[in-house]
Amino acid sequence: MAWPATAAAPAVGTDVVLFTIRDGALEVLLTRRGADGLLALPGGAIGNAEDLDRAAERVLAEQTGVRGLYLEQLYTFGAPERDPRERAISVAYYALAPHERLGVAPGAGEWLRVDALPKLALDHAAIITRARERLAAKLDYSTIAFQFMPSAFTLSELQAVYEIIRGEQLDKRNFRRFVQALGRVVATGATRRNGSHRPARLYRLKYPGRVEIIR
Amino acid sequence: MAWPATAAAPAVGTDVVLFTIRDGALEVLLTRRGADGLLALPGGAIGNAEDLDRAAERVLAEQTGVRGLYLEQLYTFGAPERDPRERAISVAYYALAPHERLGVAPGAGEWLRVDALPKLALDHAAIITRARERLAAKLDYSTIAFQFMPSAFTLSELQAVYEIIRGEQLDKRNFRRFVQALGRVVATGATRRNGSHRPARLYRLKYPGRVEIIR
DNA sequence: ACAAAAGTGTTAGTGTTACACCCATGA
DNA sequence: TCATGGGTGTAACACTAACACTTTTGT
Repeated sequence: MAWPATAAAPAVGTDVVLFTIRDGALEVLLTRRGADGLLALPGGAIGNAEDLDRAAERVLAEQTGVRGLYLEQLYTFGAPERDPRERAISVAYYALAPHERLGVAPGAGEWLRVDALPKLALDHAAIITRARERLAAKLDYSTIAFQFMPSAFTLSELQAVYEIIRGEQLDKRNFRRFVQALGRVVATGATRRNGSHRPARLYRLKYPGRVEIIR
Repeated sequence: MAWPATAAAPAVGTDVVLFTIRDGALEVLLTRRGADGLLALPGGAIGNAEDLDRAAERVLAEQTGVRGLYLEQLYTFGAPERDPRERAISVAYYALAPHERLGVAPGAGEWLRVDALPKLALDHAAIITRARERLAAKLDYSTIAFQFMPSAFTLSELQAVYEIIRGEQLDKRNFRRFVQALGRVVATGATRRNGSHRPARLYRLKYPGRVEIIR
């Protein structure tokens, strides 16, 4: 629009909430930086001729080495006092990754359970809260949860993902009927022996990387 | 965060998609400005110490004189080439207003039907499309449509709002059952004579201004 | 009396929920 | 043989969708 230029333009950056599921809990990637020593979301400035989505993907790649994850714009945070040092506007994104895709220690990153976070930098706790809400809402009307799954997985593992995000137990038979009705997973034919009990059938996504709106 | 400062910070502004319903159609407010003479969304720069929500509300008030409308952040548009003149990032909002609240001609503003728009400035057509999608989606799981209603309205008028946004006819009896079940409208007791037929009962919102998530 | 929109119930079908036992394996 | 998680069907219930006629008014 060519808005009338302001004296001092605010700094514009992006912060990314990267979720994964590990050991039966939803975890988020945080980095330690800044003088205050608080944990913060991976983030960075938006390049001069850089698309917002691309900036978020780059920030993510720089801190995790992972590309091609499901990545979605979440919300733009711009309260004047959110960063005491300067006027900073953050276009926040959130991303989902199967735990297996996160290579060895991404260096500065630490995974923490979202339900036991310490004090975080700035308004990053609020950003994570909003991302969780969005994620939980999307479970109901999209296939977003499949983005947490590795290349082969059992239906019990998939069910666990739903249970962890929704925070409630689900009925096994009803859940399996639901998944079959979606028609987005196919049996690989292989099974996995996991302990002293019957082995589980393995499945894979019919359309990996695709998130569809359902119902 | 304190992202490393970039040489030239992008201009940050807000554009607002203001919807109303009039004459059986969804309309959007556009303003004529800029050298190219194209219609554009009401928009403006974000003040130096101004909250994003407040900036959107101010922009809206400046161009329509209306305050206190339902206003929600939509999406942030920042493709590097979206404005050929400069790097401009727009934090877009959308707002809903009953037609009655839009006083006399807001000056520079023009109301146009969303399904017959001319060529618009920049990516404003895409912004409007996204706002329509969000609005349509929210019909299903919130009481957002009530924000289009004047202080007293008939159930047929409310039904028309749903039909216009969804683009399909609804069954009168099922719709009324749906509204009664929500329990968010109350009969005023008054009726309105509108033509050579039976007068309609008038209703008002139980919680005006409140948008709730349903189901 | 007629035209026009307001107002009102019932039924079939579909989807959702609740629920319990056998299976295959390792120790 | 026992412990463990994997795998399977059915019945009640709730919700959704389809459908037609009477009422009240103005002309």
